[in-house]
Amino acid sequence: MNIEKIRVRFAPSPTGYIHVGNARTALFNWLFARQNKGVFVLRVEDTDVERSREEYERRLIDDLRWMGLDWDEGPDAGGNFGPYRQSQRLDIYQGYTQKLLQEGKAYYCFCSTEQLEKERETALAAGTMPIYSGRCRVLDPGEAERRIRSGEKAAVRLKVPDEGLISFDDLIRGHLEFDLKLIGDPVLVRSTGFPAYNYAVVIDDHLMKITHVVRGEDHISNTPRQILTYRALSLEPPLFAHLAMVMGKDNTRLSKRHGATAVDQFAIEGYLAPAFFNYLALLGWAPPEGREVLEKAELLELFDLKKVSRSAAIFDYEKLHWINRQHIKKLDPGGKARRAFPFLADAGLLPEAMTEVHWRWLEKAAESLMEGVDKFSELPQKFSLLFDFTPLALDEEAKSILKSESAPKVITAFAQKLERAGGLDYAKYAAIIEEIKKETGIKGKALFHPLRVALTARTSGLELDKFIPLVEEGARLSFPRPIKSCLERVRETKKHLESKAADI
RNA sequence: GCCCCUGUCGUCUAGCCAGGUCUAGGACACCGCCCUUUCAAGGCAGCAACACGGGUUCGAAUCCCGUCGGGGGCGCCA
Repeated sequence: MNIEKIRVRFAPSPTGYIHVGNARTALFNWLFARQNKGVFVLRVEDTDVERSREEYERRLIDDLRWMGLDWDEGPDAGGNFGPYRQSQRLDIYQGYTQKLLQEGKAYYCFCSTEQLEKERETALAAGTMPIYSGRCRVLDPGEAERRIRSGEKAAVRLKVPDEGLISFDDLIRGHLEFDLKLIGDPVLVRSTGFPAYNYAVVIDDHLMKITHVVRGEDHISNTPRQILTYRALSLEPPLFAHLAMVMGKDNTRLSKRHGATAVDQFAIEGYLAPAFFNYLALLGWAPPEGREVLEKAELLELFDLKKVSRSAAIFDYEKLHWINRQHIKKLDPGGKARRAFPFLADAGLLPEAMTEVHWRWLEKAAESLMEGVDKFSELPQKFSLLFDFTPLALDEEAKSILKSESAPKVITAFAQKLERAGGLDYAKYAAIIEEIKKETGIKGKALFHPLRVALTARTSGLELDKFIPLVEEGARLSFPRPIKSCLERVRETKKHLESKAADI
């Protein structure tokens, strides 16, 4: 095959939301096209009128874009080989069908669905592969033509040789062979006049000058049928590469039960698109150097379609989370704040109208609080450290810290000094800590644990020297849910300690 | 049932094609230690796999055969 310019396509059917398996197929196609300076085509396979919906096509395009993919030709992008929706190409298929019929390479099939279904069941019961009997193949073409003209409905089937072997060389799997005895005459055109999948792909891939078909392994057994169709039309088939499936944790087909599987869910839950992209590339492929956290450009350089694994991969959220954390870490403070904002605003923690000061505060807060976050949907929970302060709802560990011997001394001393100091900043805080150490002789955990509980009402969270400025600055800003200053917090804790000393 | 694909740590994988350098490498997760006023992050170490059985060979994760497991297909779905 003489390939001048590599052209690949992603050809989803708009019958539902795009899931990770398809997304990975799209990604590999894109990577392969872009690294070879080729063309990436998006083709919508909407020949299943019952299930195809326009809404799904829009969502599909949105999801693909979110992932960071783009295409040179497609229903929205145009191109010289359109239209890119199969439902708009019906007349094109018809031309080819006529040709096949005239040349005697295809024939009308008048069998009813019930009839076929019965035959299939019989075959299955007999323990053989259900193959179309070829009953209508022997019909006189003139007679068939008359029946059609008189208004009878019929499908069109391809004549498949009864004997022989058909083979092709898969880019990933190598040489594959199939026995023609086990391939029945496939339906090319349904009695509704709509082309069947196996037929439309062949014509479209040819007309769109596709050089490499990269798709899921569920299409392996379709490939011989398609090659047969290419032959009947005297066309040269493209090269094929069949990708292994993506499975769920329990090694069954990925479904909702495994967590998010539709691509838009990953956006909603707050995964970074480049991280999602990165992780998907790692499903069935490994970078040669072993460094796995990679940007798009690096992936483009390193990816190798021929090195893609032949066995199915299990989608692992743990690893996705790790990849996502690594990508979050690479973001600058502004970037972190921008990404965090929608999640925090939706949770009612941030005002819709953010001032410049708000943004600067958010940048600082995000820098500290986004560490170790798997996905942004965890952010409201993380930020509640700043926004929620309820000394009434302490857990057991916090209570026991307050009950310790040093706690009342530390908190009382801290409260007194804080009252006198007014506000608090890092320098004042450090000075106060020093004074308390000197006056009480308490230091280390005995000093910091009670302070942490007094200020945050929790036993874990940020380092206090990061926490204090955030809270103090935050207290001066207006938020839908105001942030309490350190002074307010200590006062409340103290009051709580005194009033309910017995039962904390 | 029949056909096809596939089988290395729990998971993603390197190695397999061109058999020895593999006491099987890396990453996630897990466990431990260090760092640290907590958590996290970071650093260091550890646990952990050639599905099984036969061959071929001086030698097999690598080649051959079989078994078993997993997946896909067998549609007028795509």
